[in-house]
Amino acid sequence: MTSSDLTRNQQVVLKALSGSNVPLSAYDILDLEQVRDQGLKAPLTIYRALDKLQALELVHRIESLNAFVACDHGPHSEPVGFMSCDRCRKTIELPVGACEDVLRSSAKANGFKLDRITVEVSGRCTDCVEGT
Amino acid sequence: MTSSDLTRNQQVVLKALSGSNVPLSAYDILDLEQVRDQGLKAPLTIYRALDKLQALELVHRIESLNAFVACDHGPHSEPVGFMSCDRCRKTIELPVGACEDVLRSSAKANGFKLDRITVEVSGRCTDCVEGT
DNA sequence: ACATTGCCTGTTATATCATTACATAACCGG
DNA sequence: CCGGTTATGTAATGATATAACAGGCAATGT
Ligand SMILES: [Zn+2]
Ligand SMILES: [Zn+2]
Ligand SMILES: [Zn+2]
Ligand SMILES: [Zn+2]
Repeated sequence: MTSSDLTRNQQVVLKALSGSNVPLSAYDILDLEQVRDQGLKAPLTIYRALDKLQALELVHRIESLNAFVACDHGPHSEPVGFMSCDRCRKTIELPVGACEDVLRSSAKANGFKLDRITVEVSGRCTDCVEGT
Repeated sequence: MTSSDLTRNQQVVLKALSGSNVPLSAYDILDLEQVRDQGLKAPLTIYRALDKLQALELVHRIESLNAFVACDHGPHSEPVGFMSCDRCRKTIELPVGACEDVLRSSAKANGFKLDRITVEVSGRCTDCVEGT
């Protein structure tokens, strides 16, 4: 399945996220003119599109923000984390393969079999590093 | 400030979390008999106690679960992450100082100044590693 | 004593995030 | 055509979290 196989709703949602420089919640997406104009008007419509896009790794969910971003790095060979500026919300992907190794052995030492990892970092981007 | 300085509400909430072997949401806490019996009956009462307990590092929030756990390791010298079993919900703390180092330099390479890190891992505990 | 301050509390309402339930349509391989 | 799967529409509800405002209560300074 490639991105050209996306349904109309999925395309609309993906485009909304791609066009944003910050993570958007499902309701943020729903409120966009470009989305409303396409006839999407119920939360479930957005969430269903997001579910599919996440499964395709075209979109990531950021747990600590309850928000979503378009993937800007194509298929991932290693797990991905996120770094968000807590002033301007700018968010970038961080490869976290190195973390995964550490975590996997740490989990193993505690008798856990690791499945999924969530790594989310907040701080300040270059533009925002000074000031409020 | 020590834990003996906690207010009544804070003590009730902390005790509820300490007595659970799985993370609890604010509403889970609110629904507990032992909590209701103490007169706590509004979500805000629970959230306020949780805020304070988190500030004291007596309680941690797990972003990916929207839930809270009592800290079982006292004051932390390094950042802490969590490993949760996605079948039985058992959750343990994982020290993530090693991850922090990796993330800090990765963030720095991208012009970010790192502040707070969230590391949450899911998988299966020993008891649950086989089966559904 | 009195006012000031800070912190905790109670109550109500509201905001924000996400899913359930059920019906309908579209698509595809027998 | 039939039966299975996937996508969609619509409405209602559930789950998580905060806003706004009033009042209590102890510590502090004068
Ligand atoms: Zn990505
Ligand atoms: Zn910024
Ligand atoms: Zn802890
Ligand atoms: Zn388990």
